[in-house]
Amino acid sequence: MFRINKLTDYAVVLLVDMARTQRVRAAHDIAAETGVPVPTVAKVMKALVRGGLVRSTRGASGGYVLARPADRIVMADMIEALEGPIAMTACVDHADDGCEREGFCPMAGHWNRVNHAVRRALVGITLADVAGSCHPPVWANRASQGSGTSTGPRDSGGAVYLASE
Amino acid sequence: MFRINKLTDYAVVLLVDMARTQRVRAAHDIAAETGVPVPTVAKVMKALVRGGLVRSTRGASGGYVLARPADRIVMADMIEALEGPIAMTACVDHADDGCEREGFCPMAGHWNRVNHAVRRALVGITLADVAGSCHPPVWANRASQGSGTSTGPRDSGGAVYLASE
DNA sequence: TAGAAATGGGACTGATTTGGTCCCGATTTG
DNA sequence: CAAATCGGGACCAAATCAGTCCCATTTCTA
Repeated sequence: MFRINKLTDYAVVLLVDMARTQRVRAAHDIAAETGVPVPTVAKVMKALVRGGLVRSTRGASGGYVLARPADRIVMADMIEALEGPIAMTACVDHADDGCEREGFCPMAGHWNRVNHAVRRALVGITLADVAGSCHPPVWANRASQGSGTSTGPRDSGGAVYLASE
Repeated sequence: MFRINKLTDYAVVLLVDMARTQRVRAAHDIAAETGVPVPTVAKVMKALVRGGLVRSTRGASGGYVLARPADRIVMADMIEALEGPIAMTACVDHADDGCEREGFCPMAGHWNRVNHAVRRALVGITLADVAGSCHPPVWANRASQGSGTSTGPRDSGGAVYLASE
């Protein structure tokens, strides 16, 4: 564990793509360019819109654009959009109203410390960082051939671009 | 996601307990004191031994002890013992020999940056920190009531101390 | 030496989560 | 009005996780 979801992985890839071509593009277009299956792109985009990272336009000639400049979108945003708040244990999810075992839970307060440290790290890297330092989209052609579900051994269950298989 | 496993959660609870009473204790003993089911304690302990955090003694009057002082066991150790290397995407697992897509992977290098930052945060908190700043084992009595030996109130969902769905 | 008490290493199963696809209503363009 | 597009779920298969159990091995003790 301690891995991000495959969908989150896709999200990053998609966002990088959008950061390059700054204009409204339909889901199927982005899908074609990145090699991610269309339905999956749609699913990821929904989450990104809900998370406020991407703006959508409906209707014919609609599509998606980044909601703000790439240097103002950070890793934490992307992960939170897809996976909810960054919280390493369940009890932190509703930390505000206080876990009922608070009084005697030996970990009280410590997970939060960890969470915040992790989050801080994740806020330090922007989409611009990721998209910028990078080769032209060579990977587009390569991707279109195999978007399959590589079901390998435990640690190879990765996404299209990042994992091996 | 971005959560640690329940088993890792247990591991921390168990380690805290061991940090308090620094002596060899059998799994069933630790189980009784923490309220974690015996088989689960056994499973977690196996991982902790493999990870080098805990030393085991076999045979009659055997059991487990911390392998080193509590202030030299850090969060990262605990998590890695239970969940393998801290790597947010699959490709980082074998990052050393280089992902074959390295040349064109848009994320090349960036996940590692994230991983290292996260790991750094996790190295900053020791077991002593967690075990020290904490109430006496009040939770022991609470635990002993509901947890016979192997069949406790398991349906309550979540780890005994930390979670709660 | 024999027996009891522990750990070690898996196998196994049910429950949960994740990944991926699809459908249909709402919205906009032309 | 028709075509194109997003929005929100429903749905299912596959993978993973949690929890239990079994048996071999090791060691202490009587």
